[in-house]
Amino acid sequence: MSLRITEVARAAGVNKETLRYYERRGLLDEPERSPGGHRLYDDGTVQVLRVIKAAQRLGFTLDEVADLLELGRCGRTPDSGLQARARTKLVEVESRIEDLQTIRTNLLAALAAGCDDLHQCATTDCCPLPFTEIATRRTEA
Amino acid sequence: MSLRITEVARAAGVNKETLRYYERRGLLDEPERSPGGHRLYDDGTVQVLRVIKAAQRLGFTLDEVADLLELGRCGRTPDSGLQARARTKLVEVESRIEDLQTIRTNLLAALAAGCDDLHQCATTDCCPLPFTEIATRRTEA
DNA sequence: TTGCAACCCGTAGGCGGGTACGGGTTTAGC
DNA sequence: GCTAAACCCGTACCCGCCTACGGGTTGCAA
Repeated sequence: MSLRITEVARAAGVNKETLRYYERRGLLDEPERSPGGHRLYDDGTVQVLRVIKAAQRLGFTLDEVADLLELGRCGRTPDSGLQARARTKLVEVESRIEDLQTIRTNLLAALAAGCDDLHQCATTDCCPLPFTEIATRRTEA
Repeated sequence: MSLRITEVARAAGVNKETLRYYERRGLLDEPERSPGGHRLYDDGTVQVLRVIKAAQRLGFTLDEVADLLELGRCGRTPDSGLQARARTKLVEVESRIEDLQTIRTNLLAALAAGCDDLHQCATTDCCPLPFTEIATRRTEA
């Protein structure tokens, strides 16, 4: 029972180009081919795609997901590293949350103070936005 | 009293290429030039750069910042739109925070359950990760 | 057997925000 | 006047994640 690329893509809710792309990136094994060269997937592929998407939603990059899949595939040691990676990722995510919460606080302050012109806010002292501190931290928001 | 590009860049804590880049993007006015064509900035530029960086830290994109600066520059109406834009941005930021908090919750669940293999988690029912739901939401994390 | 959808592949483009390169000029200090 | 540092400009590259294009093949059903 083999599925064609469009069927798998539709079943997993992604673009078919994405499948080709994941294959290039090493996230999907190279599938069987028809005599004419068309890709023939088994239906486990849909599940793999779901796992990839789930891992992405957990904040992992495609490279990290590729790594994770690789580990699950061959390693099979009692600790595949997912736990450790999840812990690391958790720290990253929490730091991003904090970052955004700072932003949120500042936006709220700007709203509360009725700031209406960035120039003015930056040059007068009455504005609650901490311009200098804000400017010196990295952005990455 | 005119400053050269490297001085301004250093004073504002950015790369000098960034100044040229912001000029191209319309965030900085074209500065005076020396007879030989070198850029000569007045020291207000440093402040403008700080404002830009601050606005970025508030979550605005460079296009939005350009817009905001434009408004402050010419408009001069009582309401430049910063308030409204800040409100919109606040909503965006809060939604991103929620998103990240969902991710965080799921990571914590994965840690608590001791998940160690994405494949297994996805195919058995014991894993607390909501794979199907996760997969269907947009990623953008 | 014909005809059209589906597929192939390599490559290019697009987002956002820069950074880097490199050959050629200008400036500043001695 | 000379030299070294700073500057010019255009262009290409980087990250991450796709999406699109386009010319050429294959698959399948009528």
